[in-house]
Amino acid sequence: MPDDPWQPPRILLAVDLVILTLRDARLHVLLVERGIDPFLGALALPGGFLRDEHEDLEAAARRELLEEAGLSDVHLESLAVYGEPGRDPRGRVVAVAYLAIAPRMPEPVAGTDAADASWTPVDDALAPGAKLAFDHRRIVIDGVERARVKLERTALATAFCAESFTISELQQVYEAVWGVRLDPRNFYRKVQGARGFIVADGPMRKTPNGRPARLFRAGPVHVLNPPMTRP
Amino acid sequence: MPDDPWQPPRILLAVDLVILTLRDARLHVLLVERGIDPFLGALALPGGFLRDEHEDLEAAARRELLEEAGLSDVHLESLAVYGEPGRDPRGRVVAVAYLAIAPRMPEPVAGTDAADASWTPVDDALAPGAKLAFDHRRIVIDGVERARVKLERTALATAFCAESFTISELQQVYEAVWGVRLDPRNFYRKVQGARGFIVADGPMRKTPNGRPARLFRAGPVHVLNPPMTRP
DNA sequence: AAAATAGTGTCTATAAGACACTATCAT
DNA sequence: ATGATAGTGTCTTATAGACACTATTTT
Repeated sequence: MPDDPWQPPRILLAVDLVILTLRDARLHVLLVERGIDPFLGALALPGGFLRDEHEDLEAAARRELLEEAGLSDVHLESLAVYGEPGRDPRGRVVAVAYLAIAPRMPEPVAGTDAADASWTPVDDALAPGAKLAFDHRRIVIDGVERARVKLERTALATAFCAESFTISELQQVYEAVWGVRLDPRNFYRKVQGARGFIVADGPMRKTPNGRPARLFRAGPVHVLNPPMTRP
Repeated sequence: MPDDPWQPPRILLAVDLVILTLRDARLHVLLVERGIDPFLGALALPGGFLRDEHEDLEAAARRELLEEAGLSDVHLESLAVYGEPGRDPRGRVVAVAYLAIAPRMPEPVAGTDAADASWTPVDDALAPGAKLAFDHRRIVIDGVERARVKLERTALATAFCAESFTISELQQVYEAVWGVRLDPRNFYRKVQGARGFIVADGPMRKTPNGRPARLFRAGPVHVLNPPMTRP
Protein backbone atom coordinates (compact mmCIF):
# COMPACT_ATOMS: atom_id res chain seq x y z
CA MET A 1 0.00 0.00 0.00
CA PRO A 2 1.52 3.33 -1.01
CA ASP A 3 1.41 5.79 1.87
CA ASP A 4 3.90 8.18 0.27
CA PRO A 5 4.03 10.02 -3.07
CA TRP A 6 4.87 7.45 -5.63
CA GLN A 7 5.48 7.11 -9.34
CA PRO A 8 3.16 4.61 -10.98
CA PRO A 9 5.15 1.98 -12.88
CA ARG A 10 4.70 2.08 -16.63
CA ILE A 11 3.09 -1.24 -17.39
CA LEU A 12 1.26 -2.35 -20.51
CA LEU A 13 -1.58 -4.82 -20.30
CA ALA A 14 -2.06 -7.27 -23.12
CA VAL A 15 -4.72 -9.86 -23.77
CA ASP A 16 -3.70 -13.11 -25.44
CA LEU A 17 -6.06 -15.80 -26.65
CA VAL A 18 -5.72 -19.54 -26.76
CA ILE A 19 -8.52 -20.45 -29.15
CA LEU A 20 -9.04 -24.18 -29.46
CA THR A 21 -11.18 -26.08 -31.90
CA LEU A 22 -11.47 -29.50 -33.47
CA ARG A 23 -10.58 -30.11 -37.08
CA ASP A 24 -10.27 -33.56 -38.63
CA ALA A 25 -10.57 -35.09 -35.17
CA ARG A 26 -7.45 -33.23 -34.03
CA LEU A 27 -7.13 -30.39 -31.56
CA HIS A 28 -6.12 -27.13 -33.26
CA VAL A 29 -5.10 -23.74 -31.93
CA LEU A 30 -5.41 -20.47 -33.81
CA LEU A 31 -2.05 -18.83 -34.52
CA VAL A 32 -1.22 -15.63 -36.38
CA GLU A 33 1.95 -14.66 -38.17
CA ARG A 34 3.27 -11.53 -36.55
CA GLY A 35 3.46 -8.49 -38.80
CA ILE A 36 5.38 -6.14 -36.53
CA ASP A 37 8.73 -5.95 -34.92
CA PRO A 38 9.28 -8.16 -31.93
CA PHE A 39 9.24 -11.70 -33.34
CA LEU A 40 8.26 -10.39 -36.80
CA GLY A 41 7.22 -13.31 -38.97
CA ALA A 42 6.99 -15.74 -36.08
CA LEU A 43 3.81 -17.51 -35.07
CA ALA A 44 2.00 -16.13 -32.07
CA LEU A 45 -1.30 -16.26 -30.27
CA PRO A 46 -3.85 -13.68 -31.36
CA GLY A 47 -4.08 -10.80 -28.94
CA GLY A 48 -3.24 -7.20 -28.36
CA PHE A 49 -2.97 -4.40 -25.90
CA LEU A 50 -5.79 -3.07 -23.82
CA ARG A 51 -7.29 -0.26 -25.87
CA ASP A 52 -7.78 2.22 -23.05
CA GLU A 53 -8.00 2.24 -19.30
CA HIS A 54 -11.77 1.85 -19.34
CA GLU A 55 -11.88 -1.34 -21.36
CA ASP A 56 -12.81 -4.48 -19.47
CA LEU A 57 -10.35 -7.35 -19.80
CA GLU A 58 -12.90 -9.88 -20.97
CA ALA A 59 -14.38 -7.31 -23.34
CA ALA A 60 -10.92 -6.81 -24.81
CA ALA A 61 -10.62 -10.57 -25.21
CA ARG A 62 -13.96 -10.70 -27.02
CA ARG A 63 -12.92 -7.79 -29.22
CA GLU A 64 -9.70 -9.57 -30.25
CA LEU A 65 -11.67 -12.76 -30.75
CA LEU A 66 -13.86 -10.98 -33.27
CA GLU A 67 -11.13 -8.92 -34.92
CA GLU A 68 -8.53 -11.62 -35.29
CA ALA A 69 -10.61 -14.75 -35.62
CA GLY A 70 -14.04 -13.57 -36.69
CA LEU A 71 -15.54 -15.43 -33.77
CA SER A 72 -18.35 -14.41 -31.48
CA ASP A 73 -20.62 -16.27 -29.10
CA VAL A 74 -17.96 -18.81 -28.19
CA HIS A 75 -16.99 -20.10 -24.77
CA LEU A 76 -14.44 -17.76 -23.17
CA GLU A 77 -12.78 -17.95 -19.78
CA SER A 78 -9.74 -16.36 -18.22
CA LEU A 79 -6.74 -18.62 -18.08
CA ALA A 80 -3.77 -17.06 -16.30
CA VAL A 81 -1.44 -14.06 -16.11
CA TYR A 82 2.03 -13.95 -17.58
CA GLY A 83 4.02 -11.07 -16.22
CA GLU A 84 7.68 -11.99 -16.12
CA PRO A 85 9.65 -8.75 -16.62
CA GLY A 86 11.71 -10.01 -19.56
CA ARG A 87 8.93 -11.63 -21.54
CA ASP A 88 8.50 -8.76 -24.02
CA PRO A 89 11.53 -6.85 -25.34
CA ARG A 90 9.45 -3.68 -25.77
CA GLY A 91 9.08 -3.15 -22.04
CA ARG A 92 6.99 -4.36 -19.17
CA VAL A 93 4.03 -6.13 -20.69
CA VAL A 94 1.73 -8.18 -18.51
CA ALA A 95 -0.40 -10.54 -20.54
CA VAL A 96 -3.77 -11.80 -19.38
CA ALA A 97 -4.44 -15.02 -21.24
CA TYR A 98 -7.93 -16.22 -22.10
CA LEU A 99 -9.05 -19.62 -23.22
CA ALA A 100 -11.69 -19.77 -25.94
CA ILE A 101 -13.38 -22.86 -27.32
CA ALA A 102 -14.77 -22.63 -30.82
CA PRO A 103 -17.13 -25.14 -32.39
CA ARG A 104 -16.17 -26.98 -35.56
CA MET A 105 -15.66 -24.18 -38.10
CA PRO A 106 -16.69 -24.53 -41.76
CA GLU A 107 -14.06 -21.99 -42.91
CA PRO A 108 -10.54 -21.75 -41.49
CA VAL A 109 -10.69 -18.00 -40.89
CA ALA A 110 -12.82 -15.60 -42.86
CA GLY A 111 -11.43 -12.50 -44.54
CA THR A 112 -11.02 -10.69 -41.26
CA ASP A 113 -8.56 -8.13 -40.01
CA ALA A 114 -5.87 -10.78 -39.80
CA ALA A 115 -6.24 -13.11 -42.75
CA ASP A 116 -2.85 -14.53 -41.79
CA ALA A 117 -4.50 -16.41 -38.93
CA SER A 118 -4.54 -20.15 -39.32
CA TRP A 119 -5.62 -23.20 -37.40
CA THR A 120 -2.59 -25.23 -36.39
CA PRO A 121 -2.66 -28.70 -34.85
CA VAL A 122 -1.66 -28.35 -31.23
CA ASP A 123 0.82 -31.19 -31.60
CA ASP A 124 2.59 -29.25 -34.36
CA ALA A 125 2.49 -25.96 -32.47
CA LEU A 126 4.14 -27.62 -29.50
CA ALA A 127 6.53 -29.89 -31.41
CA PRO A 128 10.18 -29.63 -30.31
CA GLY A 129 11.20 -27.75 -33.46
CA ALA A 130 8.31 -25.29 -33.41
CA LYS A 131 8.96 -21.74 -32.28
CA LEU A 132 6.30 -19.45 -30.93
CA ALA A 133 6.72 -15.78 -30.12
CA PHE A 134 7.18 -14.56 -26.54
CA ASP A 135 6.19 -17.17 -23.95
CA HIS A 136 3.25 -18.29 -26.06
CA ARG A 137 4.40 -21.90 -26.03
CA ARG A 138 3.84 -21.98 -22.28
CA ILE A 139 0.47 -20.26 -22.63
CA VAL A 140 -0.67 -22.83 -25.19
CA ILE A 141 0.45 -25.64 -22.89
CA ASP A 142 -1.46 -24.11 -19.99
CA GLY A 143 -4.55 -23.59 -22.12
CA VAL A 144 -4.61 -27.15 -23.36
CA GLU A 145 -4.06 -28.45 -19.86
CA ARG A 146 -6.95 -26.33 -18.62
CA ALA A 147 -9.19 -27.80 -21.30
CA ARG A 148 -8.08 -31.32 -20.42
CA VAL A 149 -8.88 -30.86 -16.75
CA LYS A 150 -12.21 -29.13 -17.35
CA LEU A 151 -13.39 -31.88 -19.66
CA GLU A 152 -13.43 -34.18 -16.66
CA ARG A 153 -15.86 -32.36 -14.41
CA THR A 154 -17.59 -29.80 -16.61
CA ALA A 155 -19.64 -29.79 -19.80
CA LEU A 156 -16.90 -27.85 -21.64
CA ALA A 157 -16.75 -30.52 -24.33
CA THR A 158 -20.06 -29.35 -25.75
CA ALA A 159 -18.43 -25.99 -26.54
CA PHE A 160 -16.37 -27.80 -29.19
CA CYS A 161 -19.55 -29.05 -30.90
CA ALA A 162 -22.20 -27.41 -33.00
CA GLU A 163 -25.57 -26.82 -31.39
CA SER A 164 -26.69 -30.32 -32.34
CA PHE A 165 -24.21 -33.15 -32.14
CA THR A 166 -24.01 -36.90 -31.93
CA ILE A 167 -22.46 -38.79 -29.07
CA SER A 168 -19.63 -40.00 -31.28
CA GLU A 169 -18.84 -36.38 -32.17
CA LEU A 170 -18.66 -35.64 -28.48
CA GLN A 171 -16.39 -38.63 -28.06
CA GLN A 172 -14.04 -37.23 -30.71
CA VAL A 173 -13.69 -34.12 -28.56
CA TYR A 174 -12.61 -36.13 -25.56
CA GLU A 175 -10.26 -38.26 -27.63
CA ALA A 176 -8.63 -35.28 -29.32
CA VAL A 177 -8.21 -33.15 -26.21
CA TRP A 178 -7.09 -35.96 -23.96
CA GLY A 179 -5.07 -37.67 -26.68
CA VAL A 180 -6.49 -41.10 -25.96
CA ARG A 181 -8.83 -43.65 -27.53
CA LEU A 182 -12.06 -44.42 -25.74
CA ASP A 183 -14.43 -47.35 -26.07
CA PRO A 184 -17.51 -45.98 -27.89
CA ARG A 185 -19.89 -48.25 -26.02
CA ASN A 186 -18.67 -47.36 -22.56
CA PHE A 187 -18.42 -43.70 -23.55
CA TYR A 188 -22.01 -43.78 -24.72
CA ARG A 189 -23.30 -45.01 -21.39
CA LYS A 190 -20.97 -42.78 -19.40
CA VAL A 191 -22.19 -39.64 -21.12
CA GLN A 192 -25.81 -40.66 -20.75
CA GLY A 193 -25.24 -41.34 -17.07
CA ALA A 194 -24.07 -37.78 -16.34
CA ARG A 195 -27.50 -36.27 -15.81
CA GLY A 196 -28.09 -32.93 -17.46
CA PHE A 197 -24.91 -33.11 -19.54
CA ILE A 198 -26.68 -33.66 -22.86
CA VAL A 199 -30.35 -33.74 -23.75
CA ALA A 200 -32.06 -35.22 -26.79
CA ASP A 201 -32.54 -32.73 -29.61
CA GLY A 202 -35.63 -33.80 -31.52
CA PRO A 203 -36.05 -37.17 -33.18
CA MET A 204 -33.80 -36.01 -36.05
CA ARG A 205 -30.85 -37.97 -37.35
CA LYS A 206 -27.69 -37.67 -39.41
CA THR A 207 -26.02 -39.90 -41.98
CA PRO A 208 -22.32 -40.14 -42.78
CA ASN A 209 -22.46 -43.89 -43.21
CA GLY A 210 -23.64 -46.58 -40.84
CA ARG A 211 -26.68 -46.43 -38.67
CA PRO A 212 -28.03 -42.90 -38.12
CA ALA A 213 -27.24 -41.43 -34.74
CA ARG A 214 -29.51 -39.60 -32.35
CA LEU A 215 -28.84 -35.90 -32.00
CA PHE A 216 -28.26 -34.14 -28.71
CA ARG A 217 -27.59 -30.66 -27.51
CA ALA A 218 -25.89 -29.27 -24.42
CA GLY A 219 -27.94 -29.81 -21.29
CA PRO A 220 -28.57 -27.37 -18.45
CA VAL A 221 -25.88 -28.79 -16.17
CA HIS A 222 -22.31 -27.49 -16.32
CA VAL A 223 -20.78 -29.54 -13.51
CA LEU A 224 -20.72 -33.21 -14.38
CA ASN A 225 -21.90 -35.71 -11.85
CA PRO A 226 -20.48 -38.30 -12.02
CA PRO A 227 -17.38 -36.84 -13.71
CA MET A 228 -15.87 -38.23 -16.89
CA THR A 229 -12.74 -40.06 -15.81
CA ARG A 230 -9.59 -39.69 -17.81
CA PRO A 231 -7.85 -43.03 -18.47
CA MET B 1 -1.62 -4.71 -31.98
CA PRO B 2 -0.98 -0.95 -32.14
CA ASP B 3 0.25 0.12 -35.56
CA ASP B 4 -0.37 3.83 -34.96
CA PRO B 5 0.86 6.29 -32.34
CA TRP B 6 -1.00 5.42 -29.24
CA GLN B 7 -1.32 6.56 -25.65
CA PRO B 8 -0.62 3.76 -23.20
CA PRO B 9 -3.54 3.40 -20.79
CA ARG B 10 -2.76 4.31 -17.21
CA ILE B 11 -3.23 1.06 -15.36
CA LEU B 12 -2.05 0.11 -11.91
CA LEU B 13 -1.09 -3.46 -11.11
CA ALA B 14 -1.77 -4.80 -7.66
CA VAL B 15 -0.97 -8.11 -6.04
CA ASP B 16 -3.46 -9.60 -3.58
CA LEU B 17 -2.90 -12.64 -1.42
CA VAL B 18 -5.25 -15.34 -0.25
CA ILE B 19 -3.22 -16.89 2.55
CA LEU B 20 -4.84 -19.99 3.96
CA THR B 21 -3.90 -21.93 7.04
CA LEU B 22 -5.40 -24.31 9.57
CA ARG B 23 -6.17 -23.20 13.11
CA ASP B 24 -8.21 -25.29 15.54
CA ALA B 25 -9.12 -27.65 12.73
CA ARG B 26 -10.76 -24.80 10.82
CA LEU B 27 -9.68 -23.14 7.61
CA HIS B 28 -8.55 -19.56 8.17
CA VAL B 29 -7.63 -16.74 5.82
CA LEU B 30 -5.38 -13.81 6.67
CA LEU B 31 -7.19 -10.46 6.57
CA VAL B 32 -5.93 -6.98 7.32
CA GLU B 33 -7.83 -3.93 8.45
CA ARG B 34 -7.33 -1.25 5.85
CA GLY B 35 -5.60 1.89 7.12
CA ILE B 36 -6.11 4.11 4.07
CA ASP B 37 -8.92 5.64 2.19
CA PRO B 38 -10.88 3.35 -0.06
CA PHE B 39 -12.67 1.01 2.31
CA LEU B 40 -10.81 2.48 5.32
CA GLY B 41 -11.36 0.27 8.33
CA ALA B 42 -12.79 -2.59 6.31
CA LEU B 43 -11.24 -6.03 6.17
CA ALA B 44 -9.25 -6.84 3.07
CA LEU B 45 -6.75 -9.29 1.70
CA PRO B 46 -3.11 -8.39 2.22
CA GLY B 47 -1.54 -6.99 -0.91
CA GLY B 48 -0.30 -3.89 -2.59
CA PHE B 49 0.83 -2.28 -5.78
CA LEU B 50 3.70 -3.43 -7.88
CA ARG B 51 6.67 -1.46 -6.61
CA ASP B 52 8.21 -0.63 -9.96
CA GLU B 53 8.04 -1.83 -13.53
CA HIS B 54 10.96 -4.21 -13.02
CA GLU B 55 9.46 -6.18 -10.16
CA ASP B 56 8.32 -9.69 -10.95
CA LEU B 57 4.73 -10.45 -10.03
CA GLU B 58 5.52 -13.51 -7.94
CA ALA B 59 8.39 -11.62 -6.30
CA ALA B 60 5.93 -8.89 -5.37
CA ALA B 61 3.63 -11.52 -3.91
CA ARG B 62 6.49 -12.95 -1.83
CA ARG B 63 7.44 -9.46 -0.70
CA GLU B 64 3.89 -8.76 0.50
CA LEU B 65 3.80 -12.18 2.09
CA LEU B 66 6.83 -11.28 4.18
CA GLU B 67 5.86 -7.67 4.88
CA GLU B 68 2.25 -8.22 5.78
CA ALA B 69 2.27 -11.71 7.21
CA GLY B 70 5.86 -12.38 8.21
CA LEU B 71 5.78 -15.53 6.11
CA SER B 72 8.48 -16.98 3.91
CA ASP B 73 9.10 -20.39 2.38
CA VAL B 74 5.42 -21.15 2.01
CA HIS B 75 3.58 -22.60 -0.95
CA LEU B 76 2.64 -19.84 -3.39
CA GLU B 77 0.85 -20.06 -6.72
CA SER B 78 -0.91 -17.60 -8.94
CA LEU B 79 -4.66 -17.73 -8.71
CA ALA B 80 -6.41 -15.38 -11.13
CA VAL B 81 -6.71 -11.81 -12.40
CA TYR B 82 -9.38 -9.37 -11.36
CA GLY B 83 -9.54 -6.42 -13.67
CA GLU B 84 -13.09 -5.15 -13.83
CA PRO B 85 -12.89 -1.38 -14.49
CA GLY B 86 -15.00 -0.38 -11.49
CA ARG B 87 -13.43 -2.62 -8.90
CA ASP B 88 -11.26 0.12 -7.34
CA PRO B 89 -12.59 3.68 -6.92
CA ARG B 90 -9.08 5.13 -7.26
CA GLY B 91 -8.83 4.24 -10.92
CA ARG B 92 -8.03 1.30 -13.11
CA VAL B 93 -6.41 -1.28 -10.87
CA VAL B 94 -5.85 -4.78 -12.14
CA ALA B 95 -5.21 -7.22 -9.31
CA VAL B 96 -3.23 -10.40 -9.74
CA ALA B 97 -4.29 -12.72 -6.96
CA TYR B 98 -2.00 -15.33 -5.46
CA LEU B 99 -2.86 -18.28 -3.29
CA ALA B 100 -0.51 -19.06 -0.41
CA ILE B 101 -0.72 -22.00 1.94
CA ALA B 102 0.88 -21.56 5.34
CA PRO B 103 1.59 -24.38 7.77
CA ARG B 104 0.05 -24.35 11.22
CA MET B 105 1.43 -21.14 12.79
CA PRO B 106 2.39 -20.94 16.45
CA GLU B 107 1.72 -17.16 16.60
CA PRO B 108 -1.15 -15.38 14.80
CA VAL B 109 1.03 -12.77 13.16
CA ALA B 110 4.31 -11.49 14.60
CA GLY B 111 5.01 -7.81 15.15
CA THR B 112 5.40 -7.12 11.47
CA ASP B 113 4.66 -4.16 9.29
CA ALA B 114 0.96 -4.84 9.58
CA ALA B 115 0.22 -5.94 13.11
CA ASP B 116 -3.45 -5.44 12.30
CA ALA B 117 -3.40 -8.66 10.27
CA SER B 118 -5.43 -11.47 11.75
CA TRP B 119 -6.41 -15.01 10.90
CA THR B 120 -10.12 -15.20 10.26
CA PRO B 121 -12.14 -18.38 9.83
CA VAL B 122 -13.10 -18.61 6.19
CA ASP B 123 -16.70 -19.35 7.15
CA ASP B 124 -16.83 -16.06 9.03
CA ALA B 125 -15.08 -14.09 6.29
CA LEU B 126 -17.64 -15.35 3.79
CA ALA B 127 -20.69 -15.23 6.08
CA PRO B 128 -23.67 -13.33 4.62
CA GLY B 129 -23.18 -10.36 6.95
CA ALA B 130 -19.42 -10.07 6.45
CA LYS B 131 -18.11 -7.26 4.29
CA LEU B 132 -14.75 -7.38 2.56
CA ALA B 133 -13.14 -4.52 0.67
CA PHE B 134 -13.18 -4.38 -3.15
CA ASP B 135 -14.03 -7.72 -4.75
CA HIS B 136 -12.04 -9.58 -2.14
CA ARG B 137 -14.97 -11.77 -1.22
CA ARG B 138 -14.92 -13.25 -4.71
CA ILE B 139 -11.13 -13.67 -4.55
CA VAL B 140 -11.40 -15.57 -1.26
CA ILE B 141 -14.09 -17.80 -2.74
CA ASP B 142 -11.91 -18.52 -5.77
CA GLY B 143 -8.86 -19.21 -3.60
CA VAL B 144 -10.70 -21.65 -1.38
CA GLU B 145 -12.18 -23.39 -4.38
CA ARG B 146 -8.72 -23.70 -5.91
CA ALA B 147 -7.45 -25.29 -2.71
CA ARG B 148 -10.39 -27.68 -2.63
CA VAL B 149 -9.79 -28.85 -6.18
CA LYS B 150 -6.04 -29.16 -5.81
CA LEU B 151 -6.38 -31.28 -2.70
CA GLU B 152 -7.88 -33.98 -4.88
CA ARG B 153 -5.06 -34.57 -7.31
CA THR B 154 -2.01 -32.89 -5.81
CA ALA B 155 -0.02 -33.08 -2.59
CA LEU B 156 -1.05 -29.52 -1.67
CA ALA B 157 -2.44 -30.71 1.66
CA THR B 158 1.09 -31.22 2.99
CA ALA B 159 1.67 -27.47 2.59
CA PHE B 160 -0.80 -26.96 5.45
CA CYS B 161 1.27 -29.18 7.75
CA ALA B 162 4.58 -28.76 9.52
CA GLU B 163 7.54 -30.63 8.09
CA SER B 164 6.61 -33.70 10.14
CA PHE B 165 2.98 -34.60 10.55
CA THR B 166 0.71 -37.46 11.43
CA ILE B 167 -1.88 -38.91 9.13
CA SER B 168 -4.68 -37.62 11.30
CA GLU B 169 -3.25 -34.11 11.03
CA LEU B 170 -3.33 -34.54 7.28
CA GLN B 171 -6.90 -35.74 7.55
CA GLN B 172 -7.83 -32.56 9.44
CA VAL B 173 -6.58 -30.58 6.45
CA TYR B 174 -8.87 -32.42 4.08
CA GLU B 175 -11.81 -32.17 6.45
CA ALA B 176 -11.35 -28.45 7.05
CA VAL B 177 -10.79 -27.47 3.42
CA TRP B 178 -13.48 -29.71 2.01
CA GLY B 179 -15.85 -29.10 4.92
CA VAL B 180 -16.65 -32.78 5.36
CA ARG B 181 -15.99 -35.60 7.83
CA LEU B 182 -13.90 -38.52 6.64
CA ASP B 183 -13.55 -42.02 8.05
CA PRO B 184 -10.08 -42.11 9.65
CA ARG B 185 -9.53 -45.76 8.76
CA ASN B 186 -10.36 -45.42 5.09
CA PHE B 187 -8.44 -42.14 4.94
CA TYR B 188 -5.41 -43.85 6.40
CA ARG B 189 -5.33 -46.51 3.71
CA LYS B 190 -6.19 -44.07 0.95
CA VAL B 191 -3.30 -41.79 1.78
CA GLN B 192 -0.90 -44.70 2.06
CA GLY B 193 -2.07 -45.98 -1.29
CA ALA B 194 -1.13 -42.78 -3.12
CA ARG B 195 2.50 -43.67 -3.75
CA GLY B 196 5.00 -40.90 -3.11
CA PHE B 197 2.45 -38.67 -1.38
CA ILE B 198 3.90 -39.10 2.10
CA VAL B 199 6.99 -40.94 3.33
CA ALA B 200 7.86 -42.14 6.83
CA ASP B 201 9.87 -39.63 8.82
CA GLY B 202 11.97 -41.59 11.28
CA PRO B 203 10.58 -43.94 13.92
CA MET B 204 9.61 -40.95 16.08
CA ARG B 205 6.22 -40.42 17.55
CA LYS B 206 3.98 -37.85 19.18
CA THR B 207 1.62 -37.86 22.12
CA PRO B 208 -1.52 -35.76 22.53
CA ASN B 209 -3.43 -38.64 24.05
CA GLY B 210 -4.14 -42.10 22.72
CA ARG B 211 -1.74 -44.33 20.92
CA PRO B 212 1.30 -42.51 19.47
CA ALA B 213 1.15 -41.94 15.75
CA ARG B 214 3.82 -42.48 13.15
CA LEU B 215 5.29 -39.33 11.66
CA PHE B 216 5.48 -38.63 7.96
CA ARG B 217 6.76 -35.88 5.73
CA ALA B 218 5.84 -34.78 2.22
CA GLY B 219 6.95 -37.27 -0.38
CA PRO B 220 8.58 -36.58 -3.75
CA VAL B 221 5.36 -36.85 -5.76
CA HIS B 222 3.15 -33.81 -6.30
CA VAL B 223 0.50 -35.38 -8.53
CA LEU B 224 -1.52 -37.95 -6.63
CA ASN B 225 -2.17 -41.30 -8.20
CA PRO B 226 -4.78 -42.48 -7.41
CA PRO B 227 -6.35 -39.11 -6.53
CA MET B 228 -8.09 -38.41 -3.24
CA THR B 229 -11.79 -38.41 -4.02
CA ARG B 230 -14.02 -35.79 -2.51
CA PRO B 231 -17.27 -37.22 -1.08
C1' DA C 1 -24.52 -59.83 -48.94
C1' DA C 2 -20.38 -56.94 -46.45
C1' DA C 3 -18.83 -52.98 -44.06
C1' DA C 4 -19.68 -49.44 -40.93
C1' DT C 5 -21.47 -46.96 -37.16
C1' DA C 6 -25.23 -46.79 -33.31
C1' DG C 7 -26.86 -48.53 -29.30
C1' DT C 8 -27.74 -52.38 -25.38
C1' DG C 9 -26.54 -56.02 -22.19
C1' DT C 10 -23.47 -58.33 -19.23
C1' DC C 11 -19.36 -59.87 -16.97
C1' DT C 12 -15.11 -58.91 -14.23
C1' DA C 13 -11.63 -56.41 -11.83
C1' DT C 14 -11.11 -52.70 -8.97
C1' DA C 15 -12.06 -49.05 -5.94
C1' DA C 16 -14.97 -46.73 -2.29
C1' DG C 17 -17.34 -46.85 1.96
C1' DA C 18 -18.98 -49.23 6.24
C1' DC C 19 -17.40 -51.07 10.14
C1' DA C 20 -15.43 -54.97 13.37
C1' DC C 21 -11.29 -55.57 15.46
C1' DT C 22 -6.56 -55.09 17.48
C1' DA C 23 -2.70 -51.97 19.35
C1' DT C 24 -0.77 -48.58 22.40
C1' DC C 25 -0.93 -44.69 24.87
C1' DA C 26 -2.98 -41.48 29.26
C1' DT C 27 -5.69 -41.36 33.26
C1' DA D 1 -9.88 -50.86 34.39
C1' DT D 2 -11.83 -46.71 30.78
C1' DG D 3 -11.35 -43.61 27.15
C1' DA D 4 -8.95 -42.14 23.30
C1' DT D 5 -6.49 -42.32 19.09
C1' DA D 6 -3.62 -45.41 15.76
C1' DG D 7 -3.64 -48.87 12.61
C1' DT D 8 -5.37 -53.53 10.15
C1' DG D 9 -8.70 -56.68 8.05
C1' DT D 10 -12.81 -57.67 5.71
C1' DC D 11 -17.25 -57.27 3.69
C1' DT D 12 -20.60 -54.88 0.53
C1' DT D 13 -21.62 -52.00 -3.04
C1' DA D 14 -20.64 -48.97 -6.89
C1' DT D 15 -17.93 -48.07 -10.79
C1' DA D 16 -14.64 -48.65 -14.87
C1' DG D 17 -13.40 -51.30 -18.60
C1' DA D 18 -13.76 -55.36 -21.73
C1' DC D 19 -16.44 -57.15 -24.99
C1' DA D 20 -20.52 -60.06 -27.05
C1' DC D 21 -24.51 -58.85 -29.20
C1' DT D 22 -28.33 -56.47 -31.77
C1' DA D 23 -29.94 -52.48 -34.84
C1' DT D 24 -29.89 -49.62 -38.88
C1' DT D 25 -27.79 -47.53 -42.40
C1' DT D 26 -24.65 -47.35 -47.21
C1' DT D 27 -22.36 -49.80 -50.81
